[in-house]
Amino acid sequence: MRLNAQAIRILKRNAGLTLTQWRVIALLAGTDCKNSSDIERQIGMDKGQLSRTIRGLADAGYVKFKTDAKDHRKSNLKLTAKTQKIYDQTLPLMRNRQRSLFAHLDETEIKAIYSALEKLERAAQLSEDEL
Amino acid sequence: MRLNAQAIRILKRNAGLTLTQWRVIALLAGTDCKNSSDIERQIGMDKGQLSRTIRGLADAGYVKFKTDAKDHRKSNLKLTAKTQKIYDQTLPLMRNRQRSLFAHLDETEIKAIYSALEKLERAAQLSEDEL
DNA sequence: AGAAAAAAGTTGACGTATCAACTAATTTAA
DNA sequence: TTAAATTAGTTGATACGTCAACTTTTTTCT
Repeated sequence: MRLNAQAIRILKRNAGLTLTQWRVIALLAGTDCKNSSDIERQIGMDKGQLSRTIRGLADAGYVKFKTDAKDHRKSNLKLTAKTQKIYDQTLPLMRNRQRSLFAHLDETEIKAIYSALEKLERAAQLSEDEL
Repeated sequence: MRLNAQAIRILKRNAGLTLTQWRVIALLAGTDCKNSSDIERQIGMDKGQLSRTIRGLADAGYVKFKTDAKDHRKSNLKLTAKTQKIYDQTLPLMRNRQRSLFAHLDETEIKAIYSALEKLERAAQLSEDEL
């Protein structure tokens, strides 16, 4: 979407990250998500794309893998120090952008959007199930 | 988006078309769009993707090219007979889906969505321009 | 008329979204 | 406890969205 254009630019210029990479990093930094499945559950991202994104981050030295000791299917992820730094520097920029976007909407509009989108999702789900 | 999942399925099953192909065909069938630029202006689709979509349609025998006699840069597009048929059969299915999706929303919600999305677009545009 | 600008399309590159098939490890349940 | 089902993650395929560089043809401007 065009709505993402500025976010993409901020990330590219200030952090050298793609939007997907940012989202993964933000979850690792800001929530208790530790591995791919946690992230998948948190934001419903496709696990295939997730796998590739994480590998990309690892190859570029943004995160480190460590196979879970108790469950050898899982690998726990950790941000490297440089990545934590990037995150700390970039988060405010992203928050500002978010704020300035939504600043133009009043409360009722925001609520209406969320509620309507939810309903649409549900309706889509329903008609999916009919197939 | 997940919202498109059903549309994609309908098109694939009933018409063997992708969503993009459908949109192009629908414009050629239902508006006075004649060439790539017309379509681009109508739905703001990227001209690169448009070019490839149209070539795909042509290769599969859905549309026919004819270089414009007055402007050799343009090529006018025409649906083949079979495509017109597919369109006529598929349009009602797509309309029904549209209706059943929006049936769950009341007028105010629909208006709120559109207005809010417009504002978001404008806000995004504004902050773009600041760069 | 001739140079410069703009418009129509094409092509390449990259990022994102979704689906499906697959391996390996773990959990469950007979 | 062993077979079956689940779960974690990987890999391949396809579609879609956006940006940029480029060619060819037409328009505009002087």
